[in-house]
Amino acid sequence: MKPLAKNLDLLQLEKQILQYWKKKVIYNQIKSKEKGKDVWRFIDGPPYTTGSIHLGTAWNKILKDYLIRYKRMRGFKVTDTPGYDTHGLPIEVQMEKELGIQNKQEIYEYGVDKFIQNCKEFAQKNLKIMNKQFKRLGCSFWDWDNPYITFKNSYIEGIWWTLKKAWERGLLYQFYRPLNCCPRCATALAKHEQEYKNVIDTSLFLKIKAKDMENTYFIIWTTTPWTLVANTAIMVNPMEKYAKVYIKDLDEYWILSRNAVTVFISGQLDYKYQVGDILYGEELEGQRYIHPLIEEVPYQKELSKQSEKAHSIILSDKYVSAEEGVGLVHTAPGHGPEDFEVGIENNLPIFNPVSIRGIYKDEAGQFEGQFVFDANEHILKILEEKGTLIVTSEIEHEYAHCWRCDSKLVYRATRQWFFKTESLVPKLLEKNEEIYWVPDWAGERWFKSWLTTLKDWCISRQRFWGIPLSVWICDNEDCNDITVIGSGVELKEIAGECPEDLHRPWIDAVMWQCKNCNKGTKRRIKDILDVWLDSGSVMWAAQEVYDGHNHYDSWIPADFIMEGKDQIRGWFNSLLCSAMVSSDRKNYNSCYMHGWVLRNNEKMSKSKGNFFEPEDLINGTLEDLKKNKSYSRIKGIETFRYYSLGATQPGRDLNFNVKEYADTFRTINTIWNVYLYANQKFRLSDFKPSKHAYDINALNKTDLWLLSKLNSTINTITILADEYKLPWITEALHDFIVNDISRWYILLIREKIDVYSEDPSKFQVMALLYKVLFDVLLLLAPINPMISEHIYLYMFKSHLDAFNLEEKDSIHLLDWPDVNRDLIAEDLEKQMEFSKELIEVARSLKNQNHIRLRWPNKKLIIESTEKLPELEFTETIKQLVNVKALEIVDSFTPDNNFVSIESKYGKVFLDLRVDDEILSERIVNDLIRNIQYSRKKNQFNVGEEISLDICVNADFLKQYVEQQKELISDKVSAKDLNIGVPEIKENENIVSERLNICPNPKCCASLKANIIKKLDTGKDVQCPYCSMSLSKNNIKTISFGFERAS
RNA sequence: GGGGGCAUAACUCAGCUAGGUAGAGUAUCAGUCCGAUAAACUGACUGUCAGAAGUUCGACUCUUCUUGCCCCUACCA
Repeated sequence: MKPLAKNLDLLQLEKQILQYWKKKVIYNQIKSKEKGKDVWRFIDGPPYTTGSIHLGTAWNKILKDYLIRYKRMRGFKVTDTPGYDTHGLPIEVQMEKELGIQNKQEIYEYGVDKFIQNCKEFAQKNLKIMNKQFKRLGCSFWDWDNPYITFKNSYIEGIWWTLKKAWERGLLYQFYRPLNCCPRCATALAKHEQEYKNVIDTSLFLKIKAKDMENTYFIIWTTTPWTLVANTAIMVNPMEKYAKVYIKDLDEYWILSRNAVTVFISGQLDYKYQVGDILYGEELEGQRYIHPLIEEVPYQKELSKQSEKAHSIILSDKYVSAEEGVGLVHTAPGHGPEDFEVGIENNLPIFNPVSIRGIYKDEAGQFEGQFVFDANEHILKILEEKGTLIVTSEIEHEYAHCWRCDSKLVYRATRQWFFKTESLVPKLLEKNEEIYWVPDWAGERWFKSWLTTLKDWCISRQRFWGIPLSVWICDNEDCNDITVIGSGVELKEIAGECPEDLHRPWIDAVMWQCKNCNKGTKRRIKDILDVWLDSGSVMWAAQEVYDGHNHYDSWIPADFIMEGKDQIRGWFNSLLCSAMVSSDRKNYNSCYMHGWVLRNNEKMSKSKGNFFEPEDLINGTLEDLKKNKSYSRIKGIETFRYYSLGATQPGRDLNFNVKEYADTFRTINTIWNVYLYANQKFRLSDFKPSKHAYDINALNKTDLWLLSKLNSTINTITILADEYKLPWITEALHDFIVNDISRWYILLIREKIDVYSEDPSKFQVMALLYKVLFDVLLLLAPINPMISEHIYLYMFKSHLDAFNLEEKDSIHLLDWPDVNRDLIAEDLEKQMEFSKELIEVARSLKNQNHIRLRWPNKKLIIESTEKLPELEFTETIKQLVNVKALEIVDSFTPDNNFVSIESKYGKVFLDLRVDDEILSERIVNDLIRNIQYSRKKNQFNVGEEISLDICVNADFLKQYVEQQKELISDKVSAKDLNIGVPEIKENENIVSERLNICPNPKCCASLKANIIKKLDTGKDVQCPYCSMSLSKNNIKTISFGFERAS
């Protein structure tokens, strides 16, 4: 058994272990061990290849790593392929920045092929960096050399398979409808790619002139003046009441909802008015109005020819409420989903004069070429000049922004491809019920609520770096036949060719003569796919790396996935939708949702300056760590691993707090201390694990208690891990190691396993402790794989025969400990709890009466009540309270010799009487303690022999010391011991000290330095233990001096 | 607008599913113990369990409402 280092240096330890794992190729050994075992199918949600991981990503991988290691120890073959998400806007935007490109057109000019190549290289470069970062977290035994990567051809084909399946099942379609588009990125975005932020906009009230009513105006309100260009109707609610109001100040009539009259006209505008006719909305239907921008947008005249309902009042009880605004709603079917819906119902033209870049097209008349948000002000001015504008005000509201570039989004009608997910909602909800969620409310509330409001999933994007839609359409307008391709092989069969790289622009070049009409050419639509479909299809698209084949049809659902709460609308959503759309079944059975990592309850972000990376923890460069001297020692990742596993409940955010983090290090240090302590004792006594076994039948109750606790703990943690209740695992482990082993069991067996101990059960106890520490180390292994490996290598590796196990190079090649239910004795555990409480009470009693714990007392008496259980651990109680006898009596009447304290179980009495034996032990224990302290202070090794002289200036003291001569020699390893020397010699080799003793022969307490100091000042001083008056002259002394024995 | 989460000691958080005298760690103070390191232990201290109402013999726990912080969602015309 090799000696453990006294000081725990995690940084160095971690480096060594990572090196060791590499050198011994432990990962390969794990893979061989796993062969043929049952599979636990874990699927890694792919992080995006942005180039560096933040603390949240680290946390995510660490939690996953715990379960991977745990499941392996439980005998499973674990799918450990990590993944990377590589496509999509984030990288495109990054590339554009690097290349100094401003917009989409410039990408064409730069060359799409080169652009794609750049994106790919960028992703690959980042992937390597991230691989390294993840491995440094101790997540070593994943298949880092073969991650699934979404830009690979086999992966792309997997997505094509999804498209084809959805097409065959009638769940893929194209449609023209308003969608939020990012003007900068020039693409449509799906629901999950929009982020709502507060913005301040100008809202305006307009009066729109009625065509067939004299001097009458319709009042509308809007926050988006730019959509007025495409206005084709005004909606009213047929069931609500509207008023025709005479405005005296202007001498004209306004029509608005009756509710709004007072608030708006007199409240906001302060006009005098008179309410005229009250009519229901339906009575207004068909009333025509003059479009407010009819001169500026001549195309509007065309529209009114196209549809008789254009520029008239239409009805909607669904989307118009008289409670809000003025009860009349400006309607632009090309710029809003509701407007669109009502527009279609009323056969209105869907007018969209805005390009995908947010710029007005020629149909917008004099606004052509203007960016819509810039046009707002222009339009406002025109309306003002025309006298159409009534009033403007600022309004703060939430508005959708691009998830990547933060641009304000533009609602515009566009032709896109969709999955019919809305129609699947009932089925999706049904499947969700079958998923085991941790926490349960992630599924029962959050995901359910998300699914309930699901719309059709827009999967097409007008960009470059992504998976091309495998949709080819015949360019003959009479035919327009559509072919959806499901694989590279199929493409080759049909088109006769298949590019080596399936990305744009190469795929765009593939075309063939249409076999439907034999006239046109089948050309691919230029779109690429929503990047969320990439990861959503991982179950089959990554089969090549997971299972070594590409039979997409036979995909296997994941047993377990785990991601952050943002994936409710992200991956959890895209996974389930992809699976249901393509295969009508669900693709994950259990799902753990964790929160985000916060710093002081705020989201970590670079702009806020509260951002840090895992490396800052590893290297100890985090400001808060450097600032505090005692924290500066905390380095490495193991503390964070332990901390982050238990720091918060499932689904909740992890609020990183330096103090808590440092406390965790204390726990780890205590764990280390336990092993260090055992390691020292084992080595000093030459304990041989394979030679010294314990006999279960010879164990005493304390030992059996420990075994019971051990098995209870294994049982608890096993259940927690199996149910993915991760945060409670460290709590259970901490309780056992710190409370039960470190603070209690070791305290109880200290004497037995000390070097000088001749206790017959010494090695038996050591063997038991060794076994318990081994099992505990196994429980710790998935949490702190590096610390536990280190301890394993130093203390256990060469001695596994003691447990009938073969020697293995790594603790991570061993199995999870079994629970031995026969050893769980609940009554024993309860008894120990009770004894602990009793000991605490009795110790507190001694404390109150100034009796040092190392001073024995004659007797402890417990006055029994009904609540008092039968005492099992009487010896333990006597030992830890340091009393010679323990009595339980039905009733007791104390005299002056007793002090008492109330406890839960009855009154406790302590006998204060002293005799020679008690006094002798009192003095000698104090003496020994002082000699030991001096030895330690002067760097004497444990067991190193000394020559000891003791000089006493009172006969009664000398006698007491003499009585315990042997004990003294034993405890302090004195080869020669002379008691009663006339004086202590002085030279540089001799260590000497003096104890000052209370002169009261019934007290004999050794007095602390501060008492003597007080005496020197001439004050009246009393012995704090017996209250006798002290003076410089009456103090007795015991002096000792020792040197290394020759 | 809709939905959800959180609110417990000076700090960080358990406890709430199944209602029965409020817990842990840290911090502070006092002390103890120790050949386990910057180790360990004990005691003391601090709580209107955010507020209000209800159900109940009894509410931190269940119900409703209010307040504050946070998150998700939505077309706010």
